[in-house]
Amino acid sequence: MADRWALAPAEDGGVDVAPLGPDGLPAGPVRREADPAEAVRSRPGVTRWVWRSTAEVYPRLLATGVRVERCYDIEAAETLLLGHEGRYGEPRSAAAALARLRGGPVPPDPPLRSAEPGSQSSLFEPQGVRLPLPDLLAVYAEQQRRHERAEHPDRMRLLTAAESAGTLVAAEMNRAGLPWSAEVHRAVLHDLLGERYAGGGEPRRLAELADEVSAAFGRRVRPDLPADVIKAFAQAGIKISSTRRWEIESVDHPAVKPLVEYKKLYRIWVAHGWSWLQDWVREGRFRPEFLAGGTVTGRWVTNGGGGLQIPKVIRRAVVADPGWRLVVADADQMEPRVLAAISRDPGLMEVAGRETDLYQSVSDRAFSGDRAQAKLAVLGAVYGQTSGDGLKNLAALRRRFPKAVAYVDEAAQAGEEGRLVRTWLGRTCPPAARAADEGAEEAGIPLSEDEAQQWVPGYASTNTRARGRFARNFVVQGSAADWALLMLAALRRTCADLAAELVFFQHDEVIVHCPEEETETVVAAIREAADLAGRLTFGPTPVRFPFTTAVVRCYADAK
DNA sequence: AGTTTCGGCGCC
DNA sequence: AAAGGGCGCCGAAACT
Repeated sequence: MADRWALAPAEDGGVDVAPLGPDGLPAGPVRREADPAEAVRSRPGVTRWVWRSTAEVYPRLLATGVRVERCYDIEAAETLLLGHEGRYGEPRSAAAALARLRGGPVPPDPPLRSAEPGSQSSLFEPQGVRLPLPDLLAVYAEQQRRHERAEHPDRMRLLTAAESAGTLVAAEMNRAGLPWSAEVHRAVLHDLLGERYAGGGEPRRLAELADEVSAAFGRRVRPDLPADVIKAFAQAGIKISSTRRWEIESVDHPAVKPLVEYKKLYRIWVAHGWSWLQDWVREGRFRPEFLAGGTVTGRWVTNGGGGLQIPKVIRRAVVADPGWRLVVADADQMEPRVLAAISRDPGLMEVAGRETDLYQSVSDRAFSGDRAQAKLAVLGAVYGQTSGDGLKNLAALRRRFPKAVAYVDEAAQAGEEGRLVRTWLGRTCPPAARAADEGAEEAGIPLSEDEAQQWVPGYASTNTRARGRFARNFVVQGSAADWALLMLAALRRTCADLAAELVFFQHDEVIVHCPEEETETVVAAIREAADLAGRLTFGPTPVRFPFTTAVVRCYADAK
């Protein structure tokens, strides 16, 4: 049996399947099978399923208990390939890819549907246009050729495999859900916000704080309305340009303390309060609907429920099932370690070759032991800081780690000039030209960048620089995402042999829910997955990617 | 009345 | 002390 098969849902509810040869071309006839799950289950020797979209096929397989080892997601591949080829913005569906191949009119991508609170509908009503298996295979074969033409074909193939693995992990996480105690959540809310009043208005604590704010100003003020707050401060003789916390905190006025407290609690109430609980938690699970590759840098997003922005205080509600534990693993200083791996800066590689605190090591070498300064400098270099202490310290960083800083500087320069910028594996930053056009259009500025620079003061310095910062960050954040995908893929393989399930992933942090007796195995698996991902992603490198792991009953106890 | 943008802040 | 990269989400404000 060939180890690679293609699969496409048919209009009658069945599926077409076909074996593929080593060259990726069909190695046998297309067969129609009535039961999709059985079609997969009866072929345990298949190690990679080629299909249009994991989101189209996999949730239904998972619903019947069928998992697959690997897949190749044609539409994920199309997105990566188009980006790599500098063709951002062209439709990414398999149907569009086929049209480009055959020379027909290229259909636009269907609009993305957002998740309905409380329903799992979008998980089971896949988006996109179905394609017959032979057409799918034609697109697949062409994609194989396009991988060969990539800047680094081996890395590009790895990237597509990693992204495909990510789609599997995301689908499995969506099915598993994050264990969530509504009871604990309600207790936390009551503790922070006080009782709810009938009618759905502010809870007690918020009402009290609003009263305190009003009392401090001597008139009724709505603390949730920035315009009202700015006006109130102005009447008190204090000029502020926004109600951002850092700006408010710089002001000396009795309203500041209750106002800041109000804003903090208000945020919890509106974003993760009782109605959120009602909308998003069902049968002890929160299902944020993870979407792999949802951002241009390769980071994931969640669709609904703010799954990647769970406030620290609310993590108290994430509680393992009885007899089970949460293994919470957080990559240590991931971004500077990735910068070391991609820049090959000797000093930074040496520092990142240790598992000890990287910022401490950097500060010992370049900042006389001031860890906070070192961290600011490193993050400033990665984010493109333009002022403040981080900028001042950038010079010290540059002296000690010249290749590392040069690497992100070069990315920024390339971004400003509109050249393509890629992650280590080949994910490609959207070209600056389009961003510039859009920016110009938004600003009502016609015509070329040159003219804009010539005629509109400030235009060049804001937009060009912003693109530079974007590209600078892209190479680090995106390469980190490359690595994280391969780490997830490796960890998923170990979990497949256990009862353990991956239940959460947030850029550099992963949570595995598993029986108590599996925790040691899982902790070891995370370490091994991180090492393997480092070697696979970056090739031979001294850089290590340690994790801090915690075995807990409750997420909030992990830090 | 419905849709889009803005301000602010949560996470990394 | 000052305000940088990626996101999503909410209500209010600003529109059609």
